[in-house]
Amino acid sequence: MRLSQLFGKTQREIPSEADTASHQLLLRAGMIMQVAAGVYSYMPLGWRVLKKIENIIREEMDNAGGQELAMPVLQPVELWQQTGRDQSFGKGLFTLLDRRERTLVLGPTHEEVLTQMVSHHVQSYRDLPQLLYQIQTKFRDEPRPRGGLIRVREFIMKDLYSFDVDEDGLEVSYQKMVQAYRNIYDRCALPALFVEADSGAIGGKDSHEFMLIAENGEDEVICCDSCQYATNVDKAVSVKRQIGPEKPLPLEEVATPGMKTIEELANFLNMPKDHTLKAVFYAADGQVVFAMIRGDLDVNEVKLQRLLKCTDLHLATEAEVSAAGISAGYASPMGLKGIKIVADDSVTGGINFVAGGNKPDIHIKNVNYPRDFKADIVADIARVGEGDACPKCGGMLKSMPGIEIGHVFKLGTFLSNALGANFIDEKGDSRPIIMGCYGIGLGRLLAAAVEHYHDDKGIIWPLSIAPYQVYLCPLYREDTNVVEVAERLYRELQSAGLEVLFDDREESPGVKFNDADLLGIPLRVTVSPRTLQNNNVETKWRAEKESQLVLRDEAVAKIKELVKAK
RNA sequence: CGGGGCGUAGCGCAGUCCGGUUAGCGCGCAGCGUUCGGGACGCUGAGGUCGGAGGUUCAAAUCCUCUCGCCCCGACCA
Repeated sequence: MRLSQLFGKTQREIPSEADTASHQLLLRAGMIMQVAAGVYSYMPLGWRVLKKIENIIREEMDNAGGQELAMPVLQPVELWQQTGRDQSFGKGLFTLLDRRERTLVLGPTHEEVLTQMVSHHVQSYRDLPQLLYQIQTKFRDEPRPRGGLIRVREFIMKDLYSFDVDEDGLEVSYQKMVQAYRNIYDRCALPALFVEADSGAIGGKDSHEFMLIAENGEDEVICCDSCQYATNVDKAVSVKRQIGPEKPLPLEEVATPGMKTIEELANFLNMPKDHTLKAVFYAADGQVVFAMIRGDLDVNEVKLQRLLKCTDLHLATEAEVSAAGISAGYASPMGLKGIKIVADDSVTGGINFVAGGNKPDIHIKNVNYPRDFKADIVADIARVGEGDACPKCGGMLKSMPGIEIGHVFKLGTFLSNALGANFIDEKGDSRPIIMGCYGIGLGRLLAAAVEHYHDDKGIIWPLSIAPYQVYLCPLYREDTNVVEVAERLYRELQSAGLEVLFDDREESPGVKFNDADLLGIPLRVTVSPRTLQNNNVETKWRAEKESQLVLRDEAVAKIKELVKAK
């Protein structure tokens, strides 16, 4: 491709819309353009990268035994009502009316459509297992798109679904996919971390995410510095410190005027925060829930939501709290009636806590569980943080931001039950098909690659997904010898099967080099009067500082070898 | 949905508080010339419904009301 003909220009200035590295660089490189919030066009260079990623994914899916098919974006809402997932997606579903005023949804994912298809075409255990996938556009009306391509409302995703006769079969499919995903990230040169994940209200037992550690990641990964334990923060558990040993003391009221927060209370009473009890109120599907946790810990809402199995969970509003008869800041689990109490298990591992007195400006000392109060549920609902102890080995846990670049789920039979996807087993009994699903967002993977591979000059594409492999860069176009050699090299490199971006523009060396760096083409080949003096051309990897000279006559063979060796 | 910010040429911005020539500057773009190994320079030129609608006024980018869009933080995000 001749750069002079390429659609899309580089931009020197940073677009004001963007503040993550990948967003800025992809815009400046002329690879993408925003159309609406969370909606982007791919320009030729960006689209080439996306295609490369797509091909890698397709090859790995096929290698793993996947069969590609295509399903519609447009889906009848009734299908979603059958599984109840119109509710769980809620406002995230894009819906529209057709001319007959029937509601259609723009597919955010395709379990429903495919499960229905499978239910029609699979009757026997002999028809299973199946691994079916597509690479196609999804629509999700995210509350807040952000970070350029990292979180968008319309995106291309590879989604594969597995259908098996039993749990063992599911396990085999799952492992195949995990391995296929590892191959994909290896080929894209991205060090993805395999972590335990929250499977959400609808998923089955097991779910894992592939995370790329990145400054701009919106997920939080917890991992151990001395063993392999790695998990999404929403799934993380840690070993909680035990408090004590002390003897339980009798209850005692204390005046605590104006002390509403744990911080103030602990200071005022001159005791550590882990000797206080924190009360947090949530509305779970409209019901007020009283969550208790040791004062030095915080509640993880995803864990709480999973525990309560509710679809909506938010901090209760002041109105909701007072309607339940609770005095915020001084609330106590003692003597509360008619409100569900969920206690983090940290309250059972401590002693002589200070808790609210259920009236303004009063707290109660030496509260002990279960002597002084009961809870409806005792479970781990604590947010794990940096420095906590690893549940596997006792080591120190670290917290890092990450980008979710792949997610695999064991779905089980929820959807096959709802949609009647059954098969007849060897004994002639009808059983639901056991499902799994496996997704990778291509655009997000592309953005993640830029987040991982860039410097202050621009993108540094891994060779496997670079839009072009070679940036051919002649300097000083008035020199006919330079032009001639460059033109010939361009043809020869292409004939050798290399993908070449030929900077045939009449620009100064500075402009060309800077554009080459911004675009991030892996290998730069410079031809100039200076190199030709000794019959050389210059090669330089984008990722490296030093350049090398190679003889002009050996250049094509040498460049081919360099690219192949990577 | 709550909080904050922004909308003026393809891009980055000034001008808005305190209304008043022909709405500026830089980059980019076009032409000519000089340059040429890390975003060169000179001259000339094109390019604007000042997000939109309504209002106040002799006069609105600027003041008022409504509205649309975008970004960030939070909520949210099988």
